[in-house]
Amino acid sequence: MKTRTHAADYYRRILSAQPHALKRLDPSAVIVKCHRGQEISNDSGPVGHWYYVIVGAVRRCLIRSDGRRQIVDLMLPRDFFFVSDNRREETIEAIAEETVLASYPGGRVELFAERDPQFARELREVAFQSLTRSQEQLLIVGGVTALEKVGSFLLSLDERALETRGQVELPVTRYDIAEYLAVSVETVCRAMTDLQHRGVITLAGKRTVKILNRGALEDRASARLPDRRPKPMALSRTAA
Amino acid sequence: MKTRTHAADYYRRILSAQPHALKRLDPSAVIVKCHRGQEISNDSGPVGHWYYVIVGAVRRCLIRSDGRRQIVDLMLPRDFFFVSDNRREETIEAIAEETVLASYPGGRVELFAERDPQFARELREVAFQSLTRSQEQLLIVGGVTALEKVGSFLLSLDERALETRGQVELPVTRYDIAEYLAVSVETVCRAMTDLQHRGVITLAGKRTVKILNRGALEDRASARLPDRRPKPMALSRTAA
DNA sequence: CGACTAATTGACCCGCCTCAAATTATGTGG
DNA sequence: CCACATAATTTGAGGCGGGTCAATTAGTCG
Repeated sequence: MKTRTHAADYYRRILSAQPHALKRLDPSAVIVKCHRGQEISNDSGPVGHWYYVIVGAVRRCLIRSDGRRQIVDLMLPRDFFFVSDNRREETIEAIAEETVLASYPGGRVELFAERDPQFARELREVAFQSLTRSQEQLLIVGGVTALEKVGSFLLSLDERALETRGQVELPVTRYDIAEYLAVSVETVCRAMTDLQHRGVITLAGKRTVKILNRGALEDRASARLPDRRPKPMALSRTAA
Repeated sequence: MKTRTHAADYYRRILSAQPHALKRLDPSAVIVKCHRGQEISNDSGPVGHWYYVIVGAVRRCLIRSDGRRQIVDLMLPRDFFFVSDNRREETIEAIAEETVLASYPGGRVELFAERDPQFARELREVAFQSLTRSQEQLLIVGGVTALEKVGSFLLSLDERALETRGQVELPVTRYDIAEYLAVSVETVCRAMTDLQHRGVITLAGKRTVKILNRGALEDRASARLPDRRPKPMALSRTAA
């Protein structure tokens, strides 16, 4: 597969083809391409910036007093997010290798909202979607076991990626998942292999997950599923 | 202390005295009094309702597939929240004995927003505040130890209650705290007594917390503070 | 080829969940 | 005021899940 780098026009056409809330501003949108780790800073004044994810993924992070990082929002294609320059404690950066955004200057958005009540309403709608996303994350992070957390995380990714249902492309590293779920990286790994052993998912490459038993993930029952394999050495203690 | 029940006019006067984003709608606001456990339902059509907390506390809950309840938002005095009738999976109810709300019909809010761009902007601001609240909760819930979680929860309550800094009145039960933090009730209790033993807080009654060592709470360092007392079984019991 | 990051697995142990019980509040009816 | 019921809070005992530390394997880029 050739991962050719596309020109801005290519993505602008994708953008045009998608129905979204800030459609009327598309003509004045700027296509921004980012690579993994690149920070999305707010360079233009106090009004901030609106962004729309066309391709890739973006994370919004807060740093805890102990140095640990918490991802408080994960933006995927078709998500909007807002970047302001107050709230300096937060960091926003692209996390997928090829991340492409549409950028809408805050000033212009405000202006439009002032003149077009319908547009203002859609803008409000976008804000509500962010809130819903955040509350779903709370539900996921609040899970008891790591199996639950990782499981519902995979589910939510699957539901957010409209295209391929049942085949989840992870746009993030295990570390990102860990920081999103507030668990350690090792635990994320163990949960993944565990879900595999239970026959709930299959890993096709490190970053591609096939969901084999969706019910198990939904009903938290995964925790009670019997192991397919007698879990070869796990519990090695008994074997020894 | 006589906890006399006040008339609606009493609370309307409080409302008038507070600067908030939906001020212009105050005249058409309805004062609603709720008792603990009473659900805030959306009785009026598809446009939903805006509420402003004057006194008390309100929780927004989601139910997990395993039956556990997760509080995804906690509204305190001077907070706004929105209730719509889609999203039926969520439950919103008063949790303080004496909870008083100002209710703004969604239709009227929309109407106002259409005609007054400045008002629409403030409405957007309110939505952002909800988002910020949610992301702070994520940070709290994502803490490693229960001590961290309870500690930062107390801190956030203290910061949100403008009046009495350093003296936190808990408007919620231990169960509510547990469901907010996604830990068990017992763990919340143990964390509280632990914080007491470490000299970080003092309990003046079950529902009143004095913060003695704010730094310890902020710097997650509380987990490493030495115990003041050798942790005998502390208090009353020793006197007997 | 090294240097780095990402991912995985193991061993160990502390902390939290579960279950159980005791101790208060808070109210309700006699 | 007391008997009783219920909810709220607290403490203990025990098991196990996940954090931490450590080591190994890939994969990527220069």
